[in-house]
Amino acid sequence: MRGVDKNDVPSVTVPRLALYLRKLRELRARGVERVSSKDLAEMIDLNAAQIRKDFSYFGEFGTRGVGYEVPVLVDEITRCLGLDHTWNVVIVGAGLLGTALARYRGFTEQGFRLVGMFDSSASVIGARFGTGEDSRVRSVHELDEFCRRERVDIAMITVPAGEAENTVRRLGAAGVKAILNFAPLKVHAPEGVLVRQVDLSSELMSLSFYLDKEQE
Amino acid sequence: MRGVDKNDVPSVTVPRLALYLRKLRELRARGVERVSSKDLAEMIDLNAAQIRKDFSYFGEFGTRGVGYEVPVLVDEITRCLGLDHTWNVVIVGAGLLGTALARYRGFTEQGFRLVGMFDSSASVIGARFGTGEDSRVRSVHELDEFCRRERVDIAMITVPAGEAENTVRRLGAAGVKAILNFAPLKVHAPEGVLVRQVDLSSELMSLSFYLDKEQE
DNA sequence: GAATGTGAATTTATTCACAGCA
DNA sequence: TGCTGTGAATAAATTCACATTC
Repeated sequence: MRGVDKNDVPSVTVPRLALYLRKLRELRARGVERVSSKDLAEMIDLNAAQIRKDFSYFGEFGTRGVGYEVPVLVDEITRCLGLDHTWNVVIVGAGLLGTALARYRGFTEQGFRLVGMFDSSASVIGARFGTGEDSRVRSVHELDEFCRRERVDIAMITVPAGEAENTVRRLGAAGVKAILNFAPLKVHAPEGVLVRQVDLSSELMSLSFYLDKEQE
Repeated sequence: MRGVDKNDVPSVTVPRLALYLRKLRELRARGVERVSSKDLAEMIDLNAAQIRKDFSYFGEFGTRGVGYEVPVLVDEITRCLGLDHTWNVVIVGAGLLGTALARYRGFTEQGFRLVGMFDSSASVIGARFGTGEDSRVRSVHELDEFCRRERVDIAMITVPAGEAENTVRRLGAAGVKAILNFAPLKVHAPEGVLVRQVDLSSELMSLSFYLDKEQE
């Protein structure tokens, strides 16, 4: 990003940019040409100043008195998020969840290219996960070498909890720079590797807390 | 909760309680009897005062100079999160993701009981999703009546984006009080219904942002 | 002595409110 | 006039630091 120090961007702004982007793409698809921060704020149930401030960390994308051009904003946010180039992604763990992720659309659409899928179980190794001839589940034994050779950027891991820590370590050693962990435990992030936790049971527990609250 | 006003609990504390609970259960399973906030903080990479403050919204669970009894803490947090009773859960959308969620363990373990699964496609209606004889995918036509009759508390929806909004409305009208939405769009929450978004592509986009940052 | 529980200090995030520009 | 962009004000969350208790 031209002259933007990303360390100055609040961490809560980043997921919101993703939210804006999705809504803006929807608007663009519907042929909407312009939008004001107020309009957008109403659509996604947020404060308008919040939206303007979030944009302001990256530049001035709008026109005073007018608003924002939807296609311009889509492009700008796409760039802000680093989605203007392709990221190589692998999935480790070809169980039900891994397979569901592999089929997830809105995936290649956003510049994420699923280049490999790995499992330790002989019963799934060799199974197809995509359309190409090389879209077959590989043995985890190949994981390290593959990640290095194919310059894998991001890994999503859906392995059992007991294997998660070890998998993360191997991925880190193989040069993978970011990991999305679906295993239900917080793994230790190797030096220089960004690890994010996606945690279903944690989400359910939060719901439970607020449900409980209502019943008081 | 005896005398605790849950509105005084910061919203960020809730997901952390879930995090503590998981680690504490792990410690209990390993036979660890006591833990200090400092120990726990190191294990999950957090500030120790943060942990103590989080607990303090609910009561005094520890002993000064000593620390916390692991089993006591597990029970207390379980109660704080409303996990000391059972919640009835349905899944709407029996695709790959829905099926993966249905098989997810650590589900019944935490007091969530999957009582029904729904889909609109004739090709999956009637398919088994669990062990019981009534664990079969039902038609979405039965959704409203089922949720009312079975007093469903929570729904997880994994339907296509285009059907999400309508599904949420129906669930709300049928008395479902909390929804975990896996469809890739922010749905409008009906009055009195708690909706939480689980968004894979948003997580990936965040990773992309920080990856991009490193390359500067 | 050791570790909790908590006010006070600090940092971070949100919202207000308005100057500046089309 | 209308809406952006942004300092200033407010609110929320985190961390410090220490009095308190075992």
